[in-house]
This record gives sequence, C-alpha cells and structure tokens, in this order.
Amino acid sequence: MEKIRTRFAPSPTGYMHLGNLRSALFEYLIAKKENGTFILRIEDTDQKRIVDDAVKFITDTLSLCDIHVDEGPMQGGEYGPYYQSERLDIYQKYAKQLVDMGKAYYCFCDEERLEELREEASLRKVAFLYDGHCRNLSKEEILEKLANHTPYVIRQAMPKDGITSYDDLVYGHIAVENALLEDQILIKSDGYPTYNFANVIDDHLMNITHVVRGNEYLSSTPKYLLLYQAFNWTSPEYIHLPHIVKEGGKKLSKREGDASFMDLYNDGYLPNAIINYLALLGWSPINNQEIFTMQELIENFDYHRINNSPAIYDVKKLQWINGQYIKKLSLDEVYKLVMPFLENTYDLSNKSKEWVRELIRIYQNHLSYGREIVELVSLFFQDEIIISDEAVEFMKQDGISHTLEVFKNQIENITWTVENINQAILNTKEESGAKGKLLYMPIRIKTTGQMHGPELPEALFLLGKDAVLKRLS
RNA sequence: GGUCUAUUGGUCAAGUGGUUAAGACGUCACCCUCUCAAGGUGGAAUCACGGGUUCAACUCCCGUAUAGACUACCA
Repeated sequence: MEKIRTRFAPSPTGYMHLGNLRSALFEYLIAKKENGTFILRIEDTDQKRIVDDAVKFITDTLSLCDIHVDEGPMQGGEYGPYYQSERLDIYQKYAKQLVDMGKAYYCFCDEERLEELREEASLRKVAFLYDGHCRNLSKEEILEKLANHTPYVIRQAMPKDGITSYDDLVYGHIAVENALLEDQILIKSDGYPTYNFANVIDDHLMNITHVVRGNEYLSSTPKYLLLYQAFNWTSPEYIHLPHIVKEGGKKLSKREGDASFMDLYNDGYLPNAIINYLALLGWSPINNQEIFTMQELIENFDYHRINNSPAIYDVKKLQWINGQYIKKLSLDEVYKLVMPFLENTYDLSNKSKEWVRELIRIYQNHLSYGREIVELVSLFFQDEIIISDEAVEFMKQDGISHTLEVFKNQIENITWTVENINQAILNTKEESGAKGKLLYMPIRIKTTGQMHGPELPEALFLLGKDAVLKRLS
C-alpha cells in the first residue's frame, strides 16, 4: 500500500485558532497511525495577509503540542520548497500547460466589467458566474493584449454540463452540477496563484494521499476535482472535518475574543491537555477512554470514527481534562506551570522557596489551569482580613472566645510546623472540649476571615506564626 | 437567492432496524470532611418536526423547520 502523506497548510496570519490546531492534529494522527508522513506547507499566496514571524508561531505551536513535522519549511524535504511564495514558477508552468491544452484561457476582463456583471446578477437574484467572455478570444486578440501588457488572469474552462462527484471519507457521496461552477481563476493578475490552484498543484506534486481540511471546502471540492481531471491526475482521498464552533453555532474568531491556542497556553493550560480535548471534538474512541497521551491517540485514532456534525467548544470540559493532567504532574512541574502567575501578581521576595512549594502543593488538586492559582491563594497575601456576615454570625456562638484563647496559648511556644500546629489543635480540643466545626471554624475565621480554605494546619503554617498570633489577639 | 452539509440530554458523544438509548463534562443530592477542593455513590435530563417503508425505526426514504458552509483576482 502507498504510504500515507497528509499536510497541514495554514496561511501565515499569525494566529492559530482551535479549529486550525485540531485540523493539524487529525492530519498528524491520520498519517502517524499508518506510519505515514506529516507535511507542513505555508500558503502565503496572499501578499496582503502575511504576518511577520507567523511561521515561527505556527511551528512553535505544533512542537509545543508534540506534533512533529516531517517535511516543511524548517526541516526541508524532497518535495520543497514548502512556501508557496517560492513555488510561483511552478504554478505558472502548470497554468500555461493548461492553456496550451485548451483547458484554461487568458481573461482580460477588468474589475469594472466584473462588477457590472455582479450587479446585474444580484438584480436578477441569481448567482453570479463569470460569463466566459474571454473564453473565445482569437489568438490575435490575445497576443495583442499580451503585447500591450494588459493585465490578465488565467481561468480554467469548466465543463458546462455534467456532474462532478466524489466520496468523502467522512461525509460520504457529494455531487455538484458543473453548470454551477464558474470558470475559476488559477493565476491572479499579480502573477500569484489562487489558493484553489496552488493547493491542487502542491498536493499533487507533494504526493499528498489524504487531504484533510475543514468542511468549508466540502462543496467546493468538485472544483478541485475538475482541475485534477484537466491534468489527468488521480485525485487524493478527501477527509473533511466538521467545524468547531462556539455556543450558538458561530465560528470561533479572534475578533470576538474567543480563545486561541496561545490564549489558553498563556492562561496555564497544558498543550497535552488541549490536544487531548481537541481530539475528542469530532472524534471518539471505540471505548470510553477520555485521557490520552499523544502515543495513545496515534494508536487509537481511526478516521472512520470522525463525526460529521459541528461541535461546540466547551471550556468546562477542557478545564476538567486540564485538571486531570495537573493532578498527575510532579510538584516541580506544577511549580513551573504556576510560578509565573504568582510572581506577576504577588510579592514573593520575603517568601522562601519552600514556602511557595508548600503553597503550590496544597492547591495542586484545586487547579484546573495555571492562572487559577492567583485567585485561590489570595488569602495568603492579604494584610487585612475581611470577615463575611455569615462568619460573623458563626462567631456569636458560646464558648468560642475560650477556644481561641486556649489555642493561642497552645501555639505560643511551639516550633512552627504543620505537624505541631495539628497537635496544638488536638490539644485545644482536649483542653477546651470544643470539637468539629466549633473547634476548627473559629480558628479558621479568626485567622483567615473565611469559612473556606485548605486544611487548617497547612493554612496556618503558610500564614506564619506571627500573622496567626496577631490575628488571634 | 442557489448549492452542499448537519440535527441523540445544557455540552462532548456511543449507537448503523428489535437496546432498560452507553460513557464523559456540567448540574443536583448524599458519603467523606472543620470548610473548600479532590475522591466515592446516586439522581434529573436526549433521539428537531411531519409523512412514509417495515411485523418493528434514533437508525432507511421523502418533505418541513432550524443551523452552518460555499457562492472573491481570501485562504
């Protein structure tokens, strides 16, 4: 069997939304499942949209996610170059070839004429299709215009009748009438190829066996197929992916503030967890497994089980998965994950590393993403404590001041360790007779101001002896 | 407007003619517990609608509704 080759072909716009990443993931998994090759190709044929460093951004994201590119701009390969902007002569050559074969033609129609056509079409409430005006220009006319440097595009001469169909590996049989397809532009007037054209040429030349992409191309794939037919090339298999949308069914978009991979990453989500979540959007394993390493994904992935309906991005489930990953991290790893957020928010200059590690340790199980630490630990960085109404009410009960007095005496002379604090609490229980809620809550409220928080001995330890004694008096 | 596609609980989803319609997130209750998490147990909640086909339809067919995509010298 032919070895599978898939490709991720983003345009370098400097932004990687979750749908893009998921496409890359599935492309990678489909290839790796069969020991195939995963290719990165940069589709930079729109000069207006190029963003500096966007390619670095894309490759950084992929490697952060453990998606390894076999062939691409950074690592090269025998089918390069992998920037479309460096393949211009290739597209020109193939476009000319099509012209010579009589399957494409020069079109000199300008914006104005096209605009008129469009207006007329919208007036008549019909779909606008280029009318093929230049399709039958005589050789002399063409030569003359070319000699005069009249701007031109190259359009494909599409068949006027018949049906073009294919079998998508996810969506099944798709058929579209050729009459609905216009004579598509292959080469733009700036000499650059259109996406459609470059895409087909490169997929063919790079030997792509499975084209995996978003389903916005589902209904335009016949246009691509017609190009393969014109060249007499065999077309690849198609796997169209359902979209990832936000609540309400709208597309995820940067402009509307929807989270991109980098946004999540910067909030302390783990790339592994993001990938894990994304894998479960539009795909499901044969069993009920939820947590996957990349290796397990590769082994278990099966494109036959890709869903064909759109999935709504749900940050709650992502948080759960991310939390599962955080629980499995070593303390050093959580420390690394969370430290930047702490440093940026709180003054840690007079805290020991041990103190910070202890702080992080007791909150490891509470975290669903890194940035969450900031809010969770705020109680240890406040000079003033504010006692809630509920807590004030609780403190009105009998015997509480006595309990607090006993506890204060208990800790006055101990060495400040979690264990000793715990013993002091137990001694207080013995001596005062208070137990359960009436034992713990008063101390908790008096020292932290809150009725919630981590285990009391640990909380007190982190607060420090001086602060605790001060708040008790 | 035309074309293509989709529709199982709030969300992700399993399911391919006969099932008590899995599982997960979320939610609620209970257990654990000083509290909050974590963990455990349990509950509520789903086949868009209408016609067919069939002994039998979530599953097949046709409509309708709703949603999305495409309809660029953007990718």
